[in-house]
Amino acid sequence: MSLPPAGHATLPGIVSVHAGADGTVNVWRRDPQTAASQVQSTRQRGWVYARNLSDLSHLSDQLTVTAEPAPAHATYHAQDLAPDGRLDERAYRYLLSGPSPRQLETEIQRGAMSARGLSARPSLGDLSGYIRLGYVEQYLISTGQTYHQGLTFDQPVRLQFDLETTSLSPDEGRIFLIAVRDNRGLETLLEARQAAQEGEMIEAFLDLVQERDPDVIENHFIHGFDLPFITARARKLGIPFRLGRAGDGVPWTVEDGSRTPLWACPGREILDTLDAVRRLPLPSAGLKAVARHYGIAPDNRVYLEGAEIVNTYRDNPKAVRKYALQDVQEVDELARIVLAPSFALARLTPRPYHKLTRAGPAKGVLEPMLIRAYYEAGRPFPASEKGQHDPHKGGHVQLHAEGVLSHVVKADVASMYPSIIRAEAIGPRQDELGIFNRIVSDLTTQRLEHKRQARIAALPEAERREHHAMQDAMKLIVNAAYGYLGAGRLARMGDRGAADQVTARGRELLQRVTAALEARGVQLIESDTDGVYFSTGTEIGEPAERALIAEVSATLPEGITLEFDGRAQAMLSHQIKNYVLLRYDGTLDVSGASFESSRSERYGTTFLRTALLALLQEDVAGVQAVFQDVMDQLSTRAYTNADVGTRVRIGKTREAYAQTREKRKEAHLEAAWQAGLPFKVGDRLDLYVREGQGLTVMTDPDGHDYDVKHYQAALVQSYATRLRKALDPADWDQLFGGRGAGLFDRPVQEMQVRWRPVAEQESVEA
DNA sequence: GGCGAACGGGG
DNA sequence: GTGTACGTTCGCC
Repeated sequence: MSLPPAGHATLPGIVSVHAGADGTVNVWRRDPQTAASQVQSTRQRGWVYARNLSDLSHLSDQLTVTAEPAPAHATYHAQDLAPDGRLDERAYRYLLSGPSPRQLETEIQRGAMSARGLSARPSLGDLSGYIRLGYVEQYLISTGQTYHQGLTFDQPVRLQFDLETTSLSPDEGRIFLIAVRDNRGLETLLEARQAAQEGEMIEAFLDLVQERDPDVIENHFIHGFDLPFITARARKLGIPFRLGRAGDGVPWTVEDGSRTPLWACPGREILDTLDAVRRLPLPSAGLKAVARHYGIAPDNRVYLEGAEIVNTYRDNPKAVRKYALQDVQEVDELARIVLAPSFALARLTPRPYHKLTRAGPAKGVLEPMLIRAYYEAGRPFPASEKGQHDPHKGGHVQLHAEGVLSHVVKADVASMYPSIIRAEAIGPRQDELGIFNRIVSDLTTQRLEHKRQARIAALPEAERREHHAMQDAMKLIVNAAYGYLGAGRLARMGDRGAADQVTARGRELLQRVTAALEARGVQLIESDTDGVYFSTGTEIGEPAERALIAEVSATLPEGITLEFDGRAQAMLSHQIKNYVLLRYDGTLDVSGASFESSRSERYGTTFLRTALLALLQEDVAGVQAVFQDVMDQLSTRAYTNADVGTRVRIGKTREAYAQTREKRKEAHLEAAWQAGLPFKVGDRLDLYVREGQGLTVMTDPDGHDYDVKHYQAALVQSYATRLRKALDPADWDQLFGGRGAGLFDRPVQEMQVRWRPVAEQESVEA
């Protein structure tokens, strides 16, 4: 299979590249067969794309300008990529190079200062007229390399380490334990029971890293906690922090615009599982929660509250040792899951692995591939589109029905936007090489092949994982393509007109799908961009549902398919993108902010789940029974304080609150204040509304002295309102309005769940 | 109460 | 719908 958009990739096994401003380049490789490590040292000239040469006139005859690439002994060189062509003057016509990246940049900056009359030296990133990439990116593009060719995820040596400290701040606390493991069998603990041993422990850790010589160092929040903490302690103790493989080996931070700086280490890739986890839609990004979510937490997992760890270590060091080892074990397992897409992505785009967990898929992954293609073709990089288009229209979203509907099916257009881009051969108009469309097309084809391979049961698990990661990586790029087109001036090859073409075609397709479904007698519930929920009214069985969808799919244009995407016995349609599905296996799937209330009182969420289950089983009496039951449990105080309470975080010290308390009381801090607690920032605090006392610190979680009226009202206001659309308004009032039984009440047995169609004009989102 | 800033995460 | 995201809580008036 051809792979035109990729680099020519001659070197297998690249695991890390360190490229200095002085032109030195070190490339570390892990042999895919023998697992042996080797390093190659070489030099590179720095290069940038430039619109014109006006900042370089001061170089006079030091600068050579030809239509050829820089000769071997050139100093400063400009390759004219369009020697005879007429060209938009905003296109990047020249490839400038110099003896080293820094020398080239310095000359451009110097020239720009005098040519543009600037008083301060501008950074190249801020200077218009240039495309300047990182040094490693320059190396990968100019040599056609990418990381990880021929390597599977576990072939590089991957080391995990985790610190246990007496505080969150290296100014206030110290490290007393370091857990270390790697994927070659190491698992060990370094400890410093006394403060005086901390320095020796850090040195032992550095020695261990040099001995194990990992290619990759991993932990959860390593950029925000472990590396800043341990480097700060090493600095205080006067220990040179030689973690890396080249130069002085000391890691440094790279400002990449995010709040947590990125740590880089010469010769070793620093990977933070938190960065990868943060892009997933998980309720908490914490290690423990994520490990449980993926089912990788061991059965005997030790859980310790952060603030308790030091004390536990004093009284029961074994527990802390086990805890720390389980942390690094979980990071290893988690990394295999969440870092695999970035690992695979590094084979496709000319960027270092460690930057890819944070790279945006469009600007950070796709655009370097576009730049590489123009570099390799020796063509000027096109000018970005000028002028502002009207803000362009997105997908079509419509609510067709609200309430409870039965026998629900979801269908969606497979990879809609990429399919449209392919089927209609859409791409940015300035892309003379047509590389954008080729990337989408080739990656889509290759992705299907990897998907197929990933499903072959006869293949070894590790190999199937690699195929799966590869198809995931390709999907990421392909899905970014549409967004990139519409991304405005930050996308160097964006084209709003092309993006409009994609969404207009998408809206048209969705309308065709919904019309075709309606014509076949189903009730539409909600349609959104590329998918639709509908109800068949009666049970027709999954094969018939699939057949119906296939029938509609056959009416769509070549290259566009409608797919079955799940079914449910019932659905509560509440608002656009807010619904609850009752699956045929009895599980509830809840979507949308309406149902994920910020309040997290145990009694309320239990109520909502049970009530929704009854509601979707069309059992209104059951809903009432659950409601009555919870109301009764509240009034008889059958719940404990812990059942009704919430946990909050303290954001101020006691001293800071003392300053502002007179002026402005803050409910939860006031509760802590009144309780006389020694509160610290980051402390968790359990609060509840106590009878006659308002919001109070929970001292007795097993107690029962909560404010019954408050929690009864909260049950209606925060939870029962979510059931409104499913019931007649009078019925809802009767069930939850708190009027008690009345003369004109309707027997609950007569009440039924309901749904109603929603007219188009009241449902279409702007 | 309204609104912009800051947070998450880590011990 | 780009650039790390993006919904929730905090902190100030």
